[in-house]
Amino acid sequence: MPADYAPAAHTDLDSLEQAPASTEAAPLLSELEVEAIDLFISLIRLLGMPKSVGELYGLLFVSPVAMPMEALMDRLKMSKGSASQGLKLLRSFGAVKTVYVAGDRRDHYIAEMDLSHFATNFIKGEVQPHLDNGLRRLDRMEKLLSKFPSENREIAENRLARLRHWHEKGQAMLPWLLKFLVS
Amino acid sequence: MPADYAPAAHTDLDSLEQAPASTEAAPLLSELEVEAIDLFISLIRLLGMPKSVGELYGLLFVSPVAMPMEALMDRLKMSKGSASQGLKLLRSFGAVKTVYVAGDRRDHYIAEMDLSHFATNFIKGEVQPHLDNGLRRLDRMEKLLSKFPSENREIAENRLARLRHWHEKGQAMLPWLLKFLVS
DNA sequence: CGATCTGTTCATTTTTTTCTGGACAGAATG
DNA sequence: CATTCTGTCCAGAAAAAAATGAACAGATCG
Repeated sequence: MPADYAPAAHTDLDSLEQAPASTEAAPLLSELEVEAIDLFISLIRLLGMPKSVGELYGLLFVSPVAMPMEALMDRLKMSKGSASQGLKLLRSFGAVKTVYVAGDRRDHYIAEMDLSHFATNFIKGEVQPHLDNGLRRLDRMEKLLSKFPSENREIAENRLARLRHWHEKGQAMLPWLLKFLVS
Repeated sequence: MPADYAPAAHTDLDSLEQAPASTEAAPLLSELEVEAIDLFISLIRLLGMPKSVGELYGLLFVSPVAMPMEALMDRLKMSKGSASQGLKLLRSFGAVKTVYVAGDRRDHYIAEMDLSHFATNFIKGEVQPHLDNGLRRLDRMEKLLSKFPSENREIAENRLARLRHWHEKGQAMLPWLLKFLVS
């Protein structure tokens, strides 16, 4: 599952590692960076976001310095479009932010270390709407159900009730989850 | 996002609804069924499973009678392959089970109404492995980190520690989540 | 201003995921 | 047994998701 990145060298963070003095074009990512990226790719995928987003966040997470978009594109060998969109998404979740760097008009990105914003925004933006939608659907189903007086109605009503119960459970869980994550 | 199913008639459940006496080939799914299917599709997608799985479970959920695979294929207009694989997956999570029907050698499926098995199996099978994997990666990263004595090491160590903290949080949350769901 | 530099958007291409339908294996039937 | 019936598996087709790169819009600079 995890993409295999070229294990390589010459980062800000690990310029002290053995320099491979490669004859080829310089390799791109240190082992540490590869591990971090892989970690975040799988995390991000679990949340249903594209892997490029995980790459971006992973690299920023271990980078001790702020990086402009171009640097991310170069190091990750990622297109401008993906980088731009991925960073936009990460910003929108508060997982990443830009910092001012004197004498450079590009935006420089750093990873937000406190992921609780991310978690909060993710839940509010991605999970809650699903639940709301589910509730609307449940109501519609109940309405439909009231129209047929068959003997099966009771069965169906029972099942709807169960479903509603699960919905409530989910609904009740989110606030708790948030509290837990922010703790 | 939700697929739009032909709103239609003549199910077991809703044979009492107005019969549209369609001139065409008989329509397939009642409104209620469509709602249920849509609901489960979006739930299932949220968990990263293919939509056909949601269709199967959704239809079984509202069906008052056990259905053989063939019936599911027919009603959902789904191929044998998808049906077979989807049901296999649902069985493996304990979301669905087969019941005996006298004089019919086909397996007849019913939806397991208590979704706590499903939730439990899902967490144990899909989430926990990710966490375990993450832990292994964290350890590897720590080992890598110990190799470079740069001034940046402290920064990196701090970040790893944060990551580990999140990992622990996730780890701690699962048992609680399970308890909550099974309640 | 005109030139350059940054970053966004979006039509197209590429990759990944999902679905399909037929070959197949095993079980029940007669 | 040979035949039919059920369901699984898997190679190829189709659909969906993600990545690319070029056109573009808005700064900023000289």
